[in-house]
Amino acid sequence: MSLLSPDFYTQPVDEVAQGLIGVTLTVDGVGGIIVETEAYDAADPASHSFAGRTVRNATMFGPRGHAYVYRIYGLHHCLNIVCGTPGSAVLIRAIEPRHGIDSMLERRGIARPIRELCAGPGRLCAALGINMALDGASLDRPPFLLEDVDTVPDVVTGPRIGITKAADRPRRFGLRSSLWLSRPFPGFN
DNA sequence: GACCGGATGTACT
DNA sequence: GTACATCCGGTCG
Repeated sequence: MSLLSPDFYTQPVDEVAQGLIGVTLTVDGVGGIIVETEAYDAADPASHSFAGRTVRNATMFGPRGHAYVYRIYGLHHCLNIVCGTPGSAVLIRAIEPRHGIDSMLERRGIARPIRELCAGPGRLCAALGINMALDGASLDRPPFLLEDVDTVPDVVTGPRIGITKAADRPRRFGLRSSLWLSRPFPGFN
């Protein structure tokens, strides 16, 4: 299904998470290919939306295709794309750097493109300059740009990372054998 | 009004 | 592998 279709985000959140693998995401022209995602929804004990709508997670219950950005551990930011079912969203965990690499390196304070440049939700938000100012912004409009893929990527699945509740549910998706994952997929990479 | 703890990253041992 | 930085919404009192 094309990203340009309004129905893309109305699919089950796990399918959206899988479908976003291989898609190019940029912020003001800086970004790359999404290689790792995770799915969350309101029925999921690990999800911010599990306890219902609050001030913090209100964006998760807002329009689909918008960005849910939050601060984690007081230091970092994480980017999600809100899906059609209220309280569901896809966490973007890693991208393969392709565009504006100089800007990413400068924001990250590192000298050359290494595997860790955008590997992890906090790292990719830092590299792309994503912060709370973008919470609620539409992915269909600048500074965001999503570009569809024409090939079908080879997607692998595994348990999610960094959560304590429902940690065993296989709701993490990745591009098989990508060098740019935040962590390997056991049995695949 | 106090306290808790997290969808993390980095530095260091 | 472990320590620790640093924020704020949620929860309970």
